[in-house]
Amino acid sequence: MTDASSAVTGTLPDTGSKRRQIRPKAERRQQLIDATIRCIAQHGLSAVTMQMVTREAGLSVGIANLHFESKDNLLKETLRFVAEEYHGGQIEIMEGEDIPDLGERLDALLDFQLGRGVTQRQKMSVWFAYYGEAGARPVYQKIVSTVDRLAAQKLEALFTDIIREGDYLGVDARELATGYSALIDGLHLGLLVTPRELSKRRARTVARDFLRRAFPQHIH
Amino acid sequence: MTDASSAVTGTLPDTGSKRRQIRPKAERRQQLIDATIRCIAQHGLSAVTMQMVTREAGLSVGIANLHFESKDNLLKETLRFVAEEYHGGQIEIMEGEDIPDLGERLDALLDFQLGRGVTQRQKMSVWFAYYGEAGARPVYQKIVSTVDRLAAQKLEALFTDIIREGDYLGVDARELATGYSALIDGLHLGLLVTPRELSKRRARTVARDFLRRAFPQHIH
DNA sequence: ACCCAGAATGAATGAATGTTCATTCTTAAT
DNA sequence: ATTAAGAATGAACATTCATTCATTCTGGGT
Repeated sequence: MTDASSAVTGTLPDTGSKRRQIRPKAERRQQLIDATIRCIAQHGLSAVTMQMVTREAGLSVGIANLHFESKDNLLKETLRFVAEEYHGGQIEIMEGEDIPDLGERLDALLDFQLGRGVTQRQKMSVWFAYYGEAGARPVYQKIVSTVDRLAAQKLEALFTDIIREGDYLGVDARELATGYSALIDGLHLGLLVTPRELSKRRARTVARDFLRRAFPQHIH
Repeated sequence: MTDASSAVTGTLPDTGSKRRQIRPKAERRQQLIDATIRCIAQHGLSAVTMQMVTREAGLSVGIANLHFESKDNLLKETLRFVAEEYHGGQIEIMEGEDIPDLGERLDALLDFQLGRGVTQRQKMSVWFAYYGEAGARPVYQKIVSTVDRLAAQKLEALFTDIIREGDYLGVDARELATGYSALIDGLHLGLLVTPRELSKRRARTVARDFLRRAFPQHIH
């Protein structure tokens, strides 16, 4: 409800107004990416059209090819945005010096990965829509691989610290990180495809128990 | 190289022959489904066309709408086939009285889920292509949910038996089954999207270690 | 040898979609 | 007030694709 400007100027609110508005390039790009995310989540990647996206954004069809060269490019940039946002959030937590206790930091990470509201579900849809096409599209593979690798390294570093702090024996940080990442991905899939069978609450419990079995001193 | 018939009859071999062949409905359906799987794996679900599928099957375009009512239906039936094949294989192993030792039965399950050759990769592509669209298509959700639920029940039953046999304490079969299923799904994703980072060998090790931490007496 | 039910074909059709670009409009600078 | 740079528009175009159906062909039954 950010109708402050309209209240001041006395003009109609932006939403629904037919008036043509000129805005900087970066803002329009983000507007179109956001609209693309909503469209993919609601209709599926294969059903998304340019008309659909631009209407959702409240803009004309020509604008998409003005700011992005093509539909392919818009989809690519949308994936890049979602990937960087998701992995960026994780990395920030894992590096976070603001949470000195390693166990609490793990908890925060889990909260980020399996918490949040409806928005998170939209992002999840987008995420897996691209995964589905990744097998046939090297471009998508590369985008995901790049951000994925960095997050995996940070997770491994965090696990290494925890293993050292807890003197855990016979635990390989790298392997455990691979397992934990895969578990989270799999739980996301479950939440997306079979929400009836798997509640968000249970997904969290499952992930916590995985960590508890590995790091009993750090997770209670 | 089954050129026996052509050698006898003296006609051209079936492959590449322009001669029109009449075959029973069930055979043509399977032929089209197989072609659809190959097309999805190679080009991605969103790029698949009817022309592509029928050419891959070596048939004309009209035939697809003769045996399946529409493209939508062909895709739906293809998903059903892949889902039933994958889950059917798992269930057969889990019920398998031919492997009396429960630990060995777990090993066989893991072998089925993460083993196999190139074919398995094709199926994986198809599997996740549909997952990607499932968020927006209730039909796909229902098909997957149905077979998924049955497999989940069998896995839970197997885990329950193992827990009883090993007197494992503080382990919940249902929760562990959810975790194991999610882990396998996540590893499949990793194999598909970042094959450079995750080898099949390592995926296996990760899954085995998950089971070993839960059932140390059964997995060595 | 003949016949016909129905399997198979593929050119034709119409609907949908990505992309272009001539034109209109906005804004900030002068 | 005037102007120019470039942001925004949407009708028009070319292409692609799913679906149809009139026609051809096949093989088992008689």
